[in-house]
Amino acid sequence: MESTLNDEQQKNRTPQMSELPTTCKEFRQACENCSLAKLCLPVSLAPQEMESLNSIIKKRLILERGKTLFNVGDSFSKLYAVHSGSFKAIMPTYYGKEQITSFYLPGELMGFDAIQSDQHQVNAIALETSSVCEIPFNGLLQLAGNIPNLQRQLIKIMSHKFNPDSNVNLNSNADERVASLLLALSSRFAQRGFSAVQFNLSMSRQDMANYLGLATETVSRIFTQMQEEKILQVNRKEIHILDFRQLQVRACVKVASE
Amino acid sequence: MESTLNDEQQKNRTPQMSELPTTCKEFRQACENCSLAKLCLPVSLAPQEMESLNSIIKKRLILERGKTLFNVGDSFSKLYAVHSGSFKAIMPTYYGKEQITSFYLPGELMGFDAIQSDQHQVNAIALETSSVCEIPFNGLLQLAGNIPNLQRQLIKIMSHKFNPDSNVNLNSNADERVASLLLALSSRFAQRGFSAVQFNLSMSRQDMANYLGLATETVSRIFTQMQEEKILQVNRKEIHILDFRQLQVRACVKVASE
DNA sequence: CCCCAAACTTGATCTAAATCACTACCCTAC
DNA sequence: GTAGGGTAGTGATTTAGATCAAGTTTGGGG
Repeated sequence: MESTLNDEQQKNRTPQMSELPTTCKEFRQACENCSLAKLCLPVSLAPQEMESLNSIIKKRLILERGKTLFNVGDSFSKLYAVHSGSFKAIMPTYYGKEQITSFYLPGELMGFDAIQSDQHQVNAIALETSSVCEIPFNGLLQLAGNIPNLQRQLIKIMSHKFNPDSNVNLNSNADERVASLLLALSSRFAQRGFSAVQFNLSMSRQDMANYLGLATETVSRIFTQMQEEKILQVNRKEIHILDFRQLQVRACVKVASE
Repeated sequence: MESTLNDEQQKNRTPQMSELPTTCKEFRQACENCSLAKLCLPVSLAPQEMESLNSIIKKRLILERGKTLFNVGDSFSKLYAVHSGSFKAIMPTYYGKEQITSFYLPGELMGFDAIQSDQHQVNAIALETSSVCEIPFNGLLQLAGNIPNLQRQLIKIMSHKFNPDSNVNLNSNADERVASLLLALSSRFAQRGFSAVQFNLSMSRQDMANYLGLATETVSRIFTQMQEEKILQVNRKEIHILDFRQLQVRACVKVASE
């Protein structure tokens, strides 16, 4: 109901967007037209339900590489759905012992960390030029109370984090960790309609290493090692998985041979 | 030496467990009479809402030490609230490289891992004689749709897992990890009305080590080292935190001095 | 087009923690 | 009680991966 009005509001009120060549169309895109709808919150919503959801999702923000979407301590009121690009969530500590806790791809929701205390617990930083949809949390909850499918989907999305293999296994060694991360990314790219065996990493080696609890040099070495073993072909950010099965073996099972 | 608190602890813990031949009373205990209500799902529910929640929570199960509540692959239909005792969630892998992903104390909910796929992703094993309340998931969702406070509480509970410091920091070393675990347990005991500086661990050194991604010997050594430094007093499962501040320093900041 | 800084790779060395090996200390059951 | 298995503590040794120290590639800006 408030589609047009909203667009105008956006245009007038959000300064950071004006610097980018954003079209009205870009801001207008509704959930029902979004190719990510089947991954994101709108899963299995009826058209008019989709419309309700769409009505509370007002803004589309665009961030350049390195820009922060929110910081530790920022007060919480919205979740953010990645529309394009990617993000990292990073928990800073004294001494630079910061820890990257997640990477986010299109269709994934950020901000759950803040529900507990109403303050964000991590910094969310764009890994490349990216856009996000703002989802007011209170509105979402209210809507979820009326739309069982939406409630279920929200809870399902949150339950991802409870799946052991969406977290790094602390009892795995370096190559298992790298292999697991590559497989996890592969499957997430595949879900989004991209190739499962060939993709570009948006994060640096350092980001990967930090996420996995390794040194960047170690990640680098494992990449070259896996290249020598014809499991991967790596060219900077470009990953080509040559032997998927073997990568799976590396990721979890680590066959007896040796 | 440890006067009232320990007695309370005893009182709260042991009696319920010894009632192995479950009485009607035991099964009947309603949420409104449960001392854990303020931690568990019933937070901030009105009496009649509490009543509705109570009406779907049917069974109380009792498990002895080492018994499993559910296993990987078990089909999902219920969440479980720990009523007394404690549990570990463990993801088994080939080669015994299993990973303990969580410990659960009274008032905490288990089973979220299974929402995604309708199958449990971990084994839940009692660390001591323990009891749980079964909460049918579909019933809970339905109720949550009608009771905003319940919905909010469910989502708040799930959001715990997104808090970076409810997970082990991968870029921390052995003593930081042990210190963090002790502080986390301390705070959870305190929430439950027990002492924050003196408590009994229900898990073995091996469980702790596995959870933290360390060797049991390392955990053992760190305990003795922290004893020598007068930070802790450890007697098998019995922990006494002597220098809380110093333990916090160990856990996250690791001050320059030394 | 070249320069420079950042990102990445590679090799040499070091070290925190794993592993191995053994002793000590509970509990629980005869 | 005491026998015996499981759990914990401690020392000696090894090792995976960190750290240190160069190179090398790359891409963006002047």
